[in-house]
Amino acid sequence: MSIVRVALDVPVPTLFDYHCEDAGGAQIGARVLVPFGRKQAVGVVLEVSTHSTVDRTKLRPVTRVLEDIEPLPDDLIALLRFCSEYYHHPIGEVVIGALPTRYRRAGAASSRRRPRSFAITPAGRAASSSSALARRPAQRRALARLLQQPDDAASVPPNTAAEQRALKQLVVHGWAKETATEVARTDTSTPPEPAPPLTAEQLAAVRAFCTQPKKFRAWLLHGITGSGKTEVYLHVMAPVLAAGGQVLMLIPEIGLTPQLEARVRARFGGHSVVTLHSALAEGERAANWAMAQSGAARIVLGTRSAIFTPLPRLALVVVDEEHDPSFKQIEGMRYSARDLAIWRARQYDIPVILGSATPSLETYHGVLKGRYGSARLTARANGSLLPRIRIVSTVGVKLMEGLAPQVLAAIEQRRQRSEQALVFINRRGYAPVLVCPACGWAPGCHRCSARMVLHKPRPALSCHHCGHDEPVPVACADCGNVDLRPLGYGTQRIEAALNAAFPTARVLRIDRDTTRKRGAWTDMRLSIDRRDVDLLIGTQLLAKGHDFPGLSLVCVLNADRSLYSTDFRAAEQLFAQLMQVAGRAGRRELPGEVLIQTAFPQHPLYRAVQTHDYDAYAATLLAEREQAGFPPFMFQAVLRAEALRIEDAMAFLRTAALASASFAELVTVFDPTPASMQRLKGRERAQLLVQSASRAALHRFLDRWTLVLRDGKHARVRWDIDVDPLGI
DNA sequence: AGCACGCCGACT
DNA sequence: GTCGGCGTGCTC
Repeated sequence: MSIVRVALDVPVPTLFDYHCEDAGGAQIGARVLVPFGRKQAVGVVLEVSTHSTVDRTKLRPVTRVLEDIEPLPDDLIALLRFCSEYYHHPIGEVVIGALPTRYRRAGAASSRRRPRSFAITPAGRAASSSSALARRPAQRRALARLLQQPDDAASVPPNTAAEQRALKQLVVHGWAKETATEVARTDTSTPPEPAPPLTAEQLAAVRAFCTQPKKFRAWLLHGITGSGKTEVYLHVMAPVLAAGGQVLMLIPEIGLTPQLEARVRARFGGHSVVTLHSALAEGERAANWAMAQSGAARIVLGTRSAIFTPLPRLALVVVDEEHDPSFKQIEGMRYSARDLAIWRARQYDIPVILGSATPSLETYHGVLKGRYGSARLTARANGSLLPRIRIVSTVGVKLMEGLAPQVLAAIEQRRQRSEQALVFINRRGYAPVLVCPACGWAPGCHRCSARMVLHKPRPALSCHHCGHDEPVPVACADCGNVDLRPLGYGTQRIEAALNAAFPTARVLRIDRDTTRKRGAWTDMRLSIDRRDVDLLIGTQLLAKGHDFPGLSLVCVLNADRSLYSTDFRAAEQLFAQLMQVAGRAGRRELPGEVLIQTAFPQHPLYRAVQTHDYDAYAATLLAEREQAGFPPFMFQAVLRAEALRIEDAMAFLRTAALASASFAELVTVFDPTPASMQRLKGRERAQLLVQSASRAALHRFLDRWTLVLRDGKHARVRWDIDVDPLGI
């Protein structure tokens, strides 16, 4: 009798055994439907065996093998097993969590998708010149693409699920015909956009990365903002694609996908490019994922979770903006997509390129130690200069609604020259606090240890941590004073101030509140490009990777609060953010200028930003980290606990620390502390740091510890382990 | 996680 | 005398 061991979406560290007559169908990686408790659950077969240690009478049969997708490939399963061990997360949750949501359920009748290609028919050629598709833009575009092919027999694979839909409609009308895709074929039919000439530095980087395309090597592409890192990626991708390989490109945020996607498509039009991120509709995400798995998609462009895409012919991994904290998942399985990208590259024995203007200290340290290779881009690709950075002191200066006269003057100057300016303030809403001037009371969130943020124009208080909204109180809850005042500045308040100061300026605010609607951000980018906007106000959404040709001034407000943070990574992250946002200015012929408004003009971090000297500042930070015994010189894990009462969470952590004493070898177990955001969504949180100079010792410790912790009974406490934590 | 089983307080 | 609280244990 054939036994299969199945991963199921339950928080236990085990697989579940079933017997299975259809041994041929239930191979490793197959998705199956199985009885579990009193219902049916979707699982993935991870092992096939002839024996089971589970009591015979308990074994139940697999209900059926779900054949709408191919079994997960062995290498993906190996990655998921590694994740489960390394991040100490239950295997079932890891495996099921890696599937697109569509495939976590037993789909009713989702038909098996095969890679398809489409070619034009004579009727389609005739229809293309008529107005038949005037009101079907998607189909019109799809038809236009077929028309571009060199001959009528040439077929193209759809680039997107949407295009596939349009092409199928064309088939229904008889204007196109469907053919089987030959996956390995290189389609040169869409004339690719010519690659621009490279600078000497870019060329050197490309050469270095291409020397051994079939060997593992992690490379840092360390290039200043505007130095053309993307162009380097594209040049390294070209031969990989030509040889039939797939490329996985990870980017920090979906806000960046549309532009990058357009650029990649323009260059590699003949190859199918798919995106994978949370903004996609469930069906499209599943379809794109399936195209990656079948090999039909040659380039996968995605955010963090795309690291779990099955890619049978993966030949190159790129992690753009590798320093970005959003590559680290901060709930559930707390993985680092950047670290896993390196693991995956090693697994496939292929190169991985980590790109950044401000590499994480972990990566930079890896280069200094010789573990990673590196290539530098020290000049901007188009010859423009890095912006001049000026520190604007607010000491003894009278501010107008939070803005220094020097900042206002600089904006006015751009107004006169019809250049664009950007005001960067990493705080949305009108004011971060509403306060009673008489007694100091300020409304806080009932579920979180955070102040409520005042929003306008429809006045409301909003908690930025749990999303809770409530009306603005008419009077102080403590003393009854009706004169409550907004304190501090957010994007909305700065927007109002700039509208008042520059009544004729066209001001655009860009933050999560204004870009929530689908397509809003795309429209905004277009209007910025058209120069319909003079003044931009934005949060970090605006800091990353964008290219605004008309922008010559960036003003940074309110950066100070990260200067004296308790998080040892705050300086690294602020430095990176300032370098990134500064990099938005003067990327073309206009010389750029950056003003950083601060109450601490002498702070070494600002001095370092001013000189654009990443290496010097990184060296200082690394020396501090080594001195203080922090990463990358130490390896860390955090045991996080949450409960309705902080005492329960703390008691659990104290017990956990005590229980670990007997086997804590080469590791330091620190005292439990309440989390920096102690109360979140109505739950109290605390944590305990464990550190070791040896990664192996740390993991030996965590292995034993999780066994002990899972064994104990901890009523009312939820806990998990965060390996390589970012915020402690 | 979801669900059942099981043992102690307030209710028709 | 029952309804239901959530503590405990199990799911192949």
